Amino acid sequence: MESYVGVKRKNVVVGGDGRELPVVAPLPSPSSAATVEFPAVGLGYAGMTSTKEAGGYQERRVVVGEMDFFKTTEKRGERKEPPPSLPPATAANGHAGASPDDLSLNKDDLTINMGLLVGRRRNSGSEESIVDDGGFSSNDEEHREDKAALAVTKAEIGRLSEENKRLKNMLSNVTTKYNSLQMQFVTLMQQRRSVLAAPIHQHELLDPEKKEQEGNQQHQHHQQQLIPRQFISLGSASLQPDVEAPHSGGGGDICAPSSSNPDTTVPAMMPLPHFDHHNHQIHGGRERCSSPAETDHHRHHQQEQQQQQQQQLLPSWLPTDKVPRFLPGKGPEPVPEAATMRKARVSVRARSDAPMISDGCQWRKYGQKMAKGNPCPRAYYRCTMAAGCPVRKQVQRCAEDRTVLITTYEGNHNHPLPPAAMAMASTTAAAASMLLSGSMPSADGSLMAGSNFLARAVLPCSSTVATISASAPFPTVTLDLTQTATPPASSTQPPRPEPAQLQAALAEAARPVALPQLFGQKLYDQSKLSAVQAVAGTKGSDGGALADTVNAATAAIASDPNFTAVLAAALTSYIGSSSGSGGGGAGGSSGTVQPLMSGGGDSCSRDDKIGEQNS
DNA sequence: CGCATTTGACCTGCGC
DNA sequence: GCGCAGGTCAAATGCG
Repeated sequence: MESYVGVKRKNVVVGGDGRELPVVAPLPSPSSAATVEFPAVGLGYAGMTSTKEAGGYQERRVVVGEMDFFKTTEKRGERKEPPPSLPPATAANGHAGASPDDLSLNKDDLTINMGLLVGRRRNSGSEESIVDDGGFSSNDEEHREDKAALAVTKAEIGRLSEENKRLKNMLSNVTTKYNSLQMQFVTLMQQRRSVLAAPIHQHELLDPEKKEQEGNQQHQHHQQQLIPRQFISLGSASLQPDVEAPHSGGGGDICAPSSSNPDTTVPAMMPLPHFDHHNHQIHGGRERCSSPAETDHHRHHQQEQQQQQQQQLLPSWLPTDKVPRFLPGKGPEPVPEAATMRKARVSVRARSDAPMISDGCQWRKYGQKMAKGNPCPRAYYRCTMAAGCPVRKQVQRCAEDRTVLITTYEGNHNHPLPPAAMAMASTTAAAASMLLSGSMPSADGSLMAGSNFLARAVLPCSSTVATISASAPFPTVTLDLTQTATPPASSTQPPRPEPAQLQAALAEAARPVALPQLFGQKLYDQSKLSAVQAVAGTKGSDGGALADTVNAATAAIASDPNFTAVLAAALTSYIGSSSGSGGGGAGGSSGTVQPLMSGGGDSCSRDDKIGEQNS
């Protein structure tokens, strides 16, 4: 933006003498913006601002120019009839000093016109009339030429502004669609990995299909496995095509192609968390993580269940009485996605004096309750950036350390988000996807059912602890930004890295919505989670085997791209908000988070998820 | 006057 | 069935 303004001013100033300016002026804006750290944002904001400023400036210039022009004409009219070289029509058109030929040139090629015009004028013998005017010098002629150039430049700027807007919209659309496709792809890749990790189960499970396709290529086989499940998982809505379309616009159904609503941008829409497959089985309305045997058993009946679900409009795992209350649109809005989406949460713990951390979204408080065991009330917020956005968040201070603010996000936005909010939205979406899409290895299914705490990973560079809690009914990823993780013994990293360093280190990983690298399975994990530590912190006393299981599960989780995305996105969001200016100021969330890299052992035990994980 | 917040009531799920 | 706790609603209230 700044650079653009600078360019503009420079161009305008240069335009005073008038030659290279007209064509050059508007063009640098996109290119310069493209060099900004956030291309899309920079482009958008720069475009808007520059357009505005350019417009204002142009107006000023044009007004002055017109005034000068008419004054010149008047002057000429008062003194004598217009010179023969300047037909009245030409003067009336506001292109003073331009012959009809020049006009045509103006329309065709401004730059050439300007140059030719100036050169010809200066060398032309037809300058007699102007010279005859006495007061009409070559300066006046140049002045008029400048005005003509300005007029054309204005038109050009206007055209480019329009084009800029159009491109911006296109970029937004493409980005959003790309994001949603990416997340779907991540889910698919995860499923594929899980399939590869447990080929026996899959083969048993998909035996009927396999028999039909035994001779086919293996990837086709996987597609047969994955694609149907993906469709199933993504949609409870997709089970009902007639309901899906209207929902795609407002219900956050990212899976639905935007073709049904081409105008609606769906940038921040993330894949909705989904149950039903893999290791998460729901019984009697409650989420449950079944053992592998149970999983196989249920998979055998998956198709039957799907058919039943189709008939029931709501998934079997979803208590029908629970749905309407949660969804904003109690009427025609289909509910399964939002209802299942509600299951997954991302909790961020950070130190903040403000009542709410700044995450770039607009929130409206709709309730407050005193939670048990915590003298601090818990506030309930819902996203108000778009009508019907299902995202909720809870804000509560830690009971034992009032300076720790626990923010729990739930759901996925169904509307475009400001950049400052993208990270958090991506976090919730990725976390939800990770938790619910079956990235958990099946081996830990039983563990998840019986353990409150599943896994804990540490980002040593940031002293951030990410906890995955699969406890029912809300699988939760907790990003504890208040804890000091024990750094690896060999770690040479400074204990308190600068936020900028963290930002840089996470810049690549913090692209959960634009993560082509993540799809390269070799790239996503180790480089970012250089030392992911699996901590077998369980409530139970059956340490050995259970701990091994937890370690294995944690390793699998930590190598999950979604997990990486969750950590990176949340950290990026956190760092961005903690750095002060990043918050964007959207909404009432003006809190500043204090980056806390110290205070080991200040983790307050909580009543929900990670209370006793630090074993 | 419109919007956001507050706050008590209500609903729901779950454990006993 | 009852009580508790979490979550949500909606009228009342405050504020710009």
